[in-house]
Amino acid sequence: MNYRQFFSQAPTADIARNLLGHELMYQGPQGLLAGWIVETEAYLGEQDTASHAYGRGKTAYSASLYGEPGTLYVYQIRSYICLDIVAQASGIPHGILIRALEPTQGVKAMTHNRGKTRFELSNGPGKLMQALGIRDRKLDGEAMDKAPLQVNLSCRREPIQIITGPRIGMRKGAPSSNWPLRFYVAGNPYVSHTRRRDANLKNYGWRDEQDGIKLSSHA
DNA sequence: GTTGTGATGCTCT
DNA sequence: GAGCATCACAACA
Repeated sequence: MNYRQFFSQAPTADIARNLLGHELMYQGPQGLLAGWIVETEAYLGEQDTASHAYGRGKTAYSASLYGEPGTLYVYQIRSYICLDIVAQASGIPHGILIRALEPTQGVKAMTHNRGKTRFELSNGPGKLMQALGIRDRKLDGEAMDKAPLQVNLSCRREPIQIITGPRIGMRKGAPSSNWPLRFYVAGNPYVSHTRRRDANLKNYGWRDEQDGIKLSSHA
């Protein structure tokens, strides 16, 4: 399964859901930084009032959202950088926002980059990019199979339960603000807006026994 | 623990 | 010049 297939052979919401439990890996100046994807959101193009494609169509800024499936769409909101992966065929501006990671490799570097510890490392879209040390849009428009930032599709941790809910942070009252397009691993403490008592500190929401900040796979 | 608000940088009209 | 797919903190209960 290559990226082009993975990001185009199912409805965008299903792809976003399937991304949970895969590992995001960034080969940067600080070495390999990586983490399990524990939270995603789907954005459904020009019909979706929350999408960057809504209302304006294609602009210079959002051009890469219209690219091939598996293209990186890196954008800025306020003073933070966020990461989308483009889904569906070229010309269809669907995207999947990576909202949170459970760090596996390079925790020390992430702690340094963020100036925070534990669950504050990567429990939000702006935070996780800061943790990885990405502070500009240089990766925008790159194909993931050639970029230093990739999702490892060859292995996956299995969430015990996946919660579906409305997306975070959009204008209330907008028609699409209630669409159930946010997906996250139930009980994982790195999911944004998680309350302490909802976190499952025993298994972090994964079916296997592996502990939170431990080494990743055998890949 | 929960809610509100101000800082922030860049794009598009 | 408005408006954001955010974050961190302060204030309150």
